[in-house]
Amino acid sequence: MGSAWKAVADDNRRQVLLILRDGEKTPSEIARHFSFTLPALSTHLRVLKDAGLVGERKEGQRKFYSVNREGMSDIADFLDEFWDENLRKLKQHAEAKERKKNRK
Amino acid sequence: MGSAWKAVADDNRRQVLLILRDGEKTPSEIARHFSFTLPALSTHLRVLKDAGLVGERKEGQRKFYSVNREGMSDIADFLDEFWDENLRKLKQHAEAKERKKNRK
DNA sequence: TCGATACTTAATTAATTGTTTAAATATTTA
DNA sequence: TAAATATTTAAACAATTAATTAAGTATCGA
Repeated sequence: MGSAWKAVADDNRRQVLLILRDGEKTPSEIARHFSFTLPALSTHLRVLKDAGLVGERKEGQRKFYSVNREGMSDIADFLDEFWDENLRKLKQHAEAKERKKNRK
Repeated sequence: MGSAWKAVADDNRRQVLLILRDGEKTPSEIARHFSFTLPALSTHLRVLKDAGLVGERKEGQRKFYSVNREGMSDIADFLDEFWDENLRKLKQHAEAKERKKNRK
């Protein structure tokens, strides 16, 4: 599993995610939005999938890719650390509680 | 100006931001948390600054770095694109359910 | 002024990344 | 079965990146 951070660091990959936002699409459909080749897109999709940011579904010879929003949770969590001190404390408290529970 | 996305793609640089979260610190203070050298940290700080993610303040021979939360707005905005969409889909789902109920 | 301290810049190197073209795999259709 | 379509994998290459050691700049204190 690759990191979501590295996956979204690339401009083209973020663009892919935005394109998929409205619904699943095949590689060739996605590739129309870009100037690079299909194999290049294929590797981008692989990176996004390894990062858990997209899912795939095969239907015959075509493959449909879709956004996996849960894959963005690491990024969202990081931002939350800076969003609000109170939120951060609440979260720490919840996590401490969780650890306590798991220790039982 | 470098991109905030590339700046935060690096594990060490994200760690630097977390270290600075509680208040400004000098390079040597920050460097204590890492195993790499001070020059390496210096270049990380430069990348973070070029991305607008940290600010610096010079005081004598020391330099104080601090988090610049506004620098994270690009990243937050991107995530919002998917958050809103999620809300929309939830709403659509609820509406579909409602229609189903009314059909009975 | 001299030496220590704090930090940055430069030169070098190894590793990673994004791209291309060509070949491979899988599925559909004639 | 053969040709066409959709996608991925492989090989090669240029560009970028993160690290190290060594040298440079600026400030402080004896």
